[in-house]
Amino acid sequence: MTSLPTPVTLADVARSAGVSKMTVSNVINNKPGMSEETRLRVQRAIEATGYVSNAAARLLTGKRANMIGVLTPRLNWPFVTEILQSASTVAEAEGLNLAIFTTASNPTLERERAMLLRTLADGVLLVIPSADEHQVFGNVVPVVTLGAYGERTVKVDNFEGARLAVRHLIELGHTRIAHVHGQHNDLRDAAEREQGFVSALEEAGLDVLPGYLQDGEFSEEGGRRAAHALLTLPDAPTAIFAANDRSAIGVMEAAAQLGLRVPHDLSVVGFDDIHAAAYTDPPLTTVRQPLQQMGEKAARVLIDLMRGETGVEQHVLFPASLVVRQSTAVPRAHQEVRVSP
Amino acid sequence: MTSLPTPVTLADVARSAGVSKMTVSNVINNKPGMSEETRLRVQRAIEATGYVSNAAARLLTGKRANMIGVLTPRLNWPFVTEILQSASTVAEAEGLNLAIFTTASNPTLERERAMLLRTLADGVLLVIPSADEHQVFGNVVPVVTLGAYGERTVKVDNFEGARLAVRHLIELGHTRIAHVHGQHNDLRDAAEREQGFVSALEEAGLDVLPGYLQDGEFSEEGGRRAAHALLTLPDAPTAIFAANDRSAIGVMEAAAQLGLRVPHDLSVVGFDDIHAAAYTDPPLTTVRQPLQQMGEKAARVLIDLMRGETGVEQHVLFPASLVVRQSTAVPRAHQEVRVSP
DNA sequence: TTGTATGCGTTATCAA
DNA sequence: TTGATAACGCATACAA
Repeated sequence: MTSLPTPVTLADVARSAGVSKMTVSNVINNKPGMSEETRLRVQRAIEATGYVSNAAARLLTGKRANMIGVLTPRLNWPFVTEILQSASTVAEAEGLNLAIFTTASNPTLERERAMLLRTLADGVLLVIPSADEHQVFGNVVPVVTLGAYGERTVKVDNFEGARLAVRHLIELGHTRIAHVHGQHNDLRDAAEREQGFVSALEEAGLDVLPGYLQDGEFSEEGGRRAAHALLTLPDAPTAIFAANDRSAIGVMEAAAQLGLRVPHDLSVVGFDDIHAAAYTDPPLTTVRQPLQQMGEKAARVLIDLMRGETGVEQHVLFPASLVVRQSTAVPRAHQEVRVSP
Repeated sequence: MTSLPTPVTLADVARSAGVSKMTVSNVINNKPGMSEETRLRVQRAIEATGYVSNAAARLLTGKRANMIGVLTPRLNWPFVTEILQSASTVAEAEGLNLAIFTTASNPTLERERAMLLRTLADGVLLVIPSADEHQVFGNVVPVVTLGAYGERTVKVDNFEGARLAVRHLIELGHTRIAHVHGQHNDLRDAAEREQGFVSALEEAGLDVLPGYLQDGEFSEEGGRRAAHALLTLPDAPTAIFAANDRSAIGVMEAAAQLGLRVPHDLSVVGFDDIHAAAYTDPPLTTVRQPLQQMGEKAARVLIDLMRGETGVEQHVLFPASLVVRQSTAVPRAHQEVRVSP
């Protein structure tokens, strides 16, 4: 084991400089009122000893940690990383540390880490938390949620976003439209997108056909499975709206495996507009969430809260927008009708 | 501002339960030797008061924080997130918290955050650190680096990986092969891949033609610029090896803009095998880094170090492998020769 | 089985 | 302009 050398403390520096601990502390915190001479002597002693302040001790005296804590289920979801990257840029600009912890959507871990942040962080950002995760913080620490639950939330308009996607398909002439939804358990996003799907169909006088709702679990693998089930139906859909881009990619893979061409034989729409969506084959038509703006906004709201500002927005809803690429087209039947009227 | 209610401390719980602080502490830490009755009474008091232990205070007494600190330049690089996701899975399984901080490759931030981790973390994982970042930790805290610098490193064999890519192009018949490299400043990876490129050419008796080394900055935008410069050369290359997948994607975009078809008019090879590489058009031939394994291994080595195990590996080098997809083919001249021999 | 005294490294307070 | 003392919340060591 690398031997841990005795950490240098304030007392060590004080002894080395021949002053008291308080003088050293005051030099470090740029307190006014001391002779240039001692200030210099202390500074030299700090350098010489290689002193580093102990965060725990400072925290204990009630000093702020300048830290925003983040709880997120995972790290390798583009949704998460895009948002956190921009949030971290804002935090850095404000001189705040952003500390990110993963919870794996595991209630025990969530609780444990939340407890830690309660004492370590000055503010907390929750990314797609489970239903009650935010309650842990009571009002000990200001909290902003990127997702559905909580008193302060920043999210995209899932309902209207889904309607945008489905209306696009309807306008192209599709009537047999299926939905690959996300997990329902405690992710309200999945439910809201599904509701938007149903609403758009109803508005156009269309029905949700039997078996036309399949769980894609927000993943490629889930999307593949769901699409396989849909496309082998006796009355298969001509268009699929997937609840996110990852499951949409799975849908496209399944279609290819079954020998269907996108968009000729099947139109596919995703949700999120992750980076990869522009590079799929064909490029994916999708509903865009302004992830970067959402991350920035969440950080800004939280920082305002931390600074004790009043009248901070409670629920920020970002509009979704449709990005039409090449995975959607007029349904096949229509194409044939046009060729031979 | 949300009013901060007085935090509940051990003393509060003790008073509420009519016992001393130590009894409460002992109950919390599952110390043996106390009547079931008091244990129960204390537990009820804990629940009633909503007590949560203060991490800073515990840290100060020399207790471990059970925390692995991570310093990474950014979050939205696939390289980073894939590695950290698997590292965090390992950490969770071992009951350790993984706290991630971004440095934006900014020396000041790096230093500041490193100082924080020195007292907060039991071990540190550095992701592609700058040359001297690891020195901050001295041997106060065990450190493992994912990248080039440091006493304990986990990385991919950049040199052989690059040779793999270039040999593949040579075997296809290319002779005019260019390299879009990464930033050289303090990222040794970029230099190693470039050296591999040169080495493979030399081995085959080929030259690095004038202007055939362009900086792609490891980004799409940089890749686009570099490719534009290369492809408008009087003696343009028939194949480009890019130092990572993101710049390779930029190369393909530039090629498309110039009306060149990949791989018919230009072969492209990347490095990393990020998720998106499988979904580009055409799917990208690339050198694969086993990111998941690397993240796991780094976490494992660090945890061994933290536990004081002896004989822990110092430098782990993972072999790279070539993933041949559809962005590489026989060069055009060869194709024509074959058609009319 | 339970309680008391002490110390961790820092900062606030107040006295010198 | 500087320094002594107490306090933050917890855990270790030891006493009762």
